[in-house]
Amino acid sequence: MTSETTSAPDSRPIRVRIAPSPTGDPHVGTAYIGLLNYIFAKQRGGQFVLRIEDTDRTRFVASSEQMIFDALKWVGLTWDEGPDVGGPYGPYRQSERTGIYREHADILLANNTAYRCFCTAEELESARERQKAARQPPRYDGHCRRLTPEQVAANLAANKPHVVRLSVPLEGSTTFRDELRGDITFDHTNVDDQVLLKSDGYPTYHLANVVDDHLMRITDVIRAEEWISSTPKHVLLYNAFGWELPKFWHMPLLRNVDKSKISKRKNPVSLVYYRESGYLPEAMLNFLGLMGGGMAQPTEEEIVSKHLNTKEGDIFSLAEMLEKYDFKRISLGGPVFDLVKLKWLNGEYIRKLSPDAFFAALRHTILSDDYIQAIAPLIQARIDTLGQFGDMTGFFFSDNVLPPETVWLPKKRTFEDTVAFAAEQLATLEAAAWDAASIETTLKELGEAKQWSVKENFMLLRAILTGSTTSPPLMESLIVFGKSRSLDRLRRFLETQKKLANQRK
RNA sequence: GUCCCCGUCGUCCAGCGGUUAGGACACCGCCCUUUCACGGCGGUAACACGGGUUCGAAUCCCGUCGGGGACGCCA
Repeated sequence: MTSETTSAPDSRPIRVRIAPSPTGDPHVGTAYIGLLNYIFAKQRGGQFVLRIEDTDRTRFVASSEQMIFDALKWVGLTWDEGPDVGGPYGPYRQSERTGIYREHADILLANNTAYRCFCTAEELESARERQKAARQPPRYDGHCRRLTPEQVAANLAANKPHVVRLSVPLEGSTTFRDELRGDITFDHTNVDDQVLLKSDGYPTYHLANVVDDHLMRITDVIRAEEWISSTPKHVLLYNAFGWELPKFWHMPLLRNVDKSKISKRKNPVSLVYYRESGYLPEAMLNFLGLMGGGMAQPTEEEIVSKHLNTKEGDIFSLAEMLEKYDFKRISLGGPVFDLVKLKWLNGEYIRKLSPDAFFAALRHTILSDDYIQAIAPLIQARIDTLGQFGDMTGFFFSDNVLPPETVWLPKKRTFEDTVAFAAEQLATLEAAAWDAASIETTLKELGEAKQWSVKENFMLLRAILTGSTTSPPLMESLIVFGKSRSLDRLRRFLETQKKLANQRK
């Protein structure tokens, strides 16, 4: 049995969506995929939908949704339908659609394309271990698929917690068309019986995304490449419901410098970081547009007729992207998110600003009243003339703060131990809520566990953050400076020390 | 490990069977300049490898190698 794709007829009005998950800071990848979806819709007179995929209640972060809205608006992307603006196919928050998913799971249960599974997390875990040990691909063994109706009824009567799994055909394969790559085939022996409905009653991405994309009349699914391997499950689901397939466009993944999938351990990924560090949204959007190569470079004739500088081919606005971006041009190699080039591009945008606009940009970010007002109380008692303001607050306004070893290395500690401890501080702070009490508590716990005195512990962090052993209060400084920039400073410190250590070898 | 995707300068892109393989960032040099930056000019630097197909391959096909992703009651 082989499933064939049938593409949506081109007569349907184009509708695309971006579906971020509110699990933390808004991600550059979200802006990247959002931009692409936005361009795709606008070029075709279509609609761009924002859907919040908040079905993982364990990773849910309450403040995240608003940050996602703000970040997308900051880069200049607006959506036609979404949780905040509504629309004809709402609600647009998946947590508000759980009834819909349950109904649809029932449809699959009824037509035998899904089954209930009563296996516990522990059982699954040990099965996975066994498979790994036997060098088998980790897959669900299909135990509950073979349950008799009587056994299922008994389990249900006993109120046993369970999930609903997709019943993937044992034989055959599924082929789907990727609009950028052509046909892709997966043998069903390589497609797992994916959980569709979790035991807490929430759907997994796979069910929710298929149901919502259909109900919301999405015609083109433009998402990251990491989804290719689960697309056969989605195709199977569309078929199980008897629904028409959308078109799939899998975009190459943004990469760290080492080519791995972009991640916060290796690269700043929070849009909040870029905003607070003084990147201009136009530059960010331009840079994301450069990734993947969908923009044609100007021809020689254009360069001559429009008197373009050769570098102008890399500089373009959202309006120009709308006009010229061509999805068929996208190159499939994963582009490295190169901060060096982003910085250059941002510089180009800064230089183009009128003096008034440049001043305004400063006053909206690094020199905003809010920022200075937050800093002022930290140093009021510590200066004697207003002219000394900058002496103690420079680190709040600097990008590169790299203290020498004489400043950050405690007398009784070795280089290696100290760098290792700073890495622990980073991990601890990453997980911390950003308020003084939380930061202080978690840091002290770390210090106790690792036998670092409070003084050594806090002084190290102070040195890394401020570049000095004399500074305004640490907790308050961290909070005013902001989580994303503080963590970035710590990461850059570690990176620099690692490089220096390697050079010495 | 299994499956899938990908493969042009260090990085981002151009190239679609015939080019001295082009541009941008970065780097280096020169010019401008009281400094730095900006700007201008120039330079170093790539078709992963091996087989085909072809009069001719960076371009088409196959294999190898390399990189990446997925393999969760995460998205």
